[in-house]
Amino acid sequence: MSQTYRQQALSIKARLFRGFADPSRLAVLEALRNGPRSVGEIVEATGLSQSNTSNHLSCLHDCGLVSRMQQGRYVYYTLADARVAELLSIADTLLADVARGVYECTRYMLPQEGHDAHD
Amino acid sequence: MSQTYRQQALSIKARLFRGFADPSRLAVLEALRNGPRSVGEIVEATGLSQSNTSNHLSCLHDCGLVSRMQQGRYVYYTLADARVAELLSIADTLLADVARGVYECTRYMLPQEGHDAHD
DNA sequence: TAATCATATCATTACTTAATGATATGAAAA
DNA sequence: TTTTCATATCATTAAGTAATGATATGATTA
Repeated sequence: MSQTYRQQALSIKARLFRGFADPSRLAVLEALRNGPRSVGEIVEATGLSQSNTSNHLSCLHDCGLVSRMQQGRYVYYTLADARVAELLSIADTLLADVARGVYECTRYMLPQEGHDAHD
Repeated sequence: MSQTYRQQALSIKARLFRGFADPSRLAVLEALRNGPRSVGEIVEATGLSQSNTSNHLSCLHDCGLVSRMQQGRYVYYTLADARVAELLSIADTLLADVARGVYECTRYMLPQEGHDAHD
């Protein structure tokens, strides 16, 4: 039964990481790296649809990764915590070393994406 | 077209985080936090099936998050880089503050999981 | 070399989640 | 107070991904 708590903790932690684990959400977070942006600005910066952007923002907000602040009819979002940016930075550093490995992590990818070049 | 490179970079980065974004893989990574473990030990520590564990380990290995070392008929895995542990630690810290938010990030969850309590 | 043990692979199934299009809300401007 | 603009919500669809059970590989022991 303490096992259940452990599993719940893992689920919560996994969900935190899942905030970072999608290219679109990552694009949103990157767009916020230089300060607050309105939804419209994020839409433009990321090229995502308005609806999709808003959905991801809601999720990121519920997860506590971004914070919201309304100004007139605009809504501005920001990274909620310095550690969010820190996680992004460490990932960048780590990626510099393991990018090739990640690129080849095709276990769950469809064949049509075509990762056949091995160097 | 530089957009394409940007998108590819985002995909790779997202895939890195996806390594952390599943409770089972997180359990595997946690099991490795105190040093090398054989697959069997990981199976026991996590309670996952042998096949499932092996699949996740393959993915984590391809992604460069863990490294493998064979010894006789046992295969030992370790965290591949200190930054993997670092990411886990920062996540722990961050979670201490936002856990509630993450817990309530039920946007994409099924209703039957029952997150109706708000306190 | 036959049997056993540890790990890996594979195909299938079930589930989760991202994207889309349409619509709703709510604030400012006309 | 109607229209316009910015954002949010919702139902649906499409896609991605985790788990399972069965089987394969490859190394040790008998």
